Amino acid sequence: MSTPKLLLVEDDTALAELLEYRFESEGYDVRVSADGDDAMMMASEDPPDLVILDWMIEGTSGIEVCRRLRRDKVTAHVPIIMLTAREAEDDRVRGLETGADDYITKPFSPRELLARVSAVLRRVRPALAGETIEAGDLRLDPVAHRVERRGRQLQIGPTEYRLIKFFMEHPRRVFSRSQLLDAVWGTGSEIEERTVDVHIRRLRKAIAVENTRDPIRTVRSAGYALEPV
Amino acid sequence: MSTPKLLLVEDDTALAELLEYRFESEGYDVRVSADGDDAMMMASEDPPDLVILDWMIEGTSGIEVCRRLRRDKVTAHVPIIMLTAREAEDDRVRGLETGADDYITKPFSPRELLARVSAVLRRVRPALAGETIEAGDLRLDPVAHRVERRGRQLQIGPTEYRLIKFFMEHPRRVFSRSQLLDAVWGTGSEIEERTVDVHIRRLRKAIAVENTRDPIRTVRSAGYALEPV
DNA sequence: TGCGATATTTCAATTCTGTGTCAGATTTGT
DNA sequence: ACAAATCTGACACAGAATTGAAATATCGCA
Repeated sequence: MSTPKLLLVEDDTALAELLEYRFESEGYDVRVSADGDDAMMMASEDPPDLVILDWMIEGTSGIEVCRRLRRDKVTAHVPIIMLTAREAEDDRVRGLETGADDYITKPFSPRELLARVSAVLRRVRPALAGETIEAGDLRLDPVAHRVERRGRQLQIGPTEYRLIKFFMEHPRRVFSRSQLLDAVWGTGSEIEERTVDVHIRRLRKAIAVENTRDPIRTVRSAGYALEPV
Repeated sequence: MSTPKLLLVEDDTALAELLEYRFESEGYDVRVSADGDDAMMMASEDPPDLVILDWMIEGTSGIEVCRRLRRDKVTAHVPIIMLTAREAEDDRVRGLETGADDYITKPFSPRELLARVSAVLRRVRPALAGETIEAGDLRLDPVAHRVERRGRQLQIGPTEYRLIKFFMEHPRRVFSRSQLLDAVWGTGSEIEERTVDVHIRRLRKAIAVENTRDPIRTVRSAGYALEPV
């Protein structure tokens, strides 16, 4: 859970293998796909934390893959770094507009791509990059697996930990019970939606510290959100 | 609060002016600083929403500015895009490692920088990238499910939320009760038209803030419309 | 003024959330 | 491996908030 999952979409086998090797030795979990349709399937079955997407691949074009990833609910928010040819400014701009998060122009050094990947992850999912996340007076250390509030350690169970982590990664945003089930329990979990309430309650109880207001906002008929103080 | 504030740190006057002009015409609020110390002062006095930082400026180096911005609590989380020379891969990697969020290599087109800025803002502060709906002094954040007026949070129920959202998506236009029932309650709802009046009343009450006039216009024998102040 | 239309108040029904509890599953410590 | 401790998911009921309708008061205009 701590090793970020990458999906590399690249049809140049040599490059793909080089990158795969490099990233795996840096502690990433890498899957490779050589064409767009295949990539879409892999992505929606088991959403990666980040996609590295060659703009020029056989079959479905990069821009199309990008668009489809964005459209699929499961992968809509997975960051995408695209690989483009050096001079194709139009492609780059179009890519960013289509929803890519970043690009790098070929040729590039693996080291530079690594830096970019970790920069994007740090931005989007700080916890995956091993950084502590802060939200209001809450602080979460993903490496130590601990959460504190106003300096005090919180006593918190596994599910509640995943829940607060998810909330802290997306503060202010409202999530429906079903979105929370997908994000925290895993897609396709057959769990009662009302059970989310119970865990919200447990979480609230766990993060209650004297004289602090409850940072979890109930949005009636919509879900819950973390409202950092 | 709706126009993103940029701080541009660039000592090439010609380039700075070009960018300033371009960004201002895109609705950004731009301040320019030609050296690092000055930039630090401006940034900590009035934190911008994003910093564009030339890596090669006189005096304090870009990397140092970046580091200091990250260290100052006020600016620690302001995203930074750096401008680097084309071939300075080391700088780029170092920059990303130091905490820059992104870079762009010179020469670049203003259009490309614009795309990057808006991509970063969208990621970091969705509200700033125009993902909120505004109408007069009302602002609605669909992601957070909140509505505010003159900065004050409104306490609003589910139906009233859907109602005001619909109005804000179609300002000034008059809707009959039956159109509102279709749009807000869903087509085929078997609800009395008179009930719309009641919800309008509740909405009016919910968005009433001291010294503000009622933005919902009653159009006799036709329906209601939102008349942004 | 009188009529049609809208505003406001009130209330019961309904929907949704909060919470205590329980049995089974899982983890922990020995 | 065993027992204790913890964690999970489900359920049920109480309580809170929301909703729609009906009744009554006001308003706007010919």
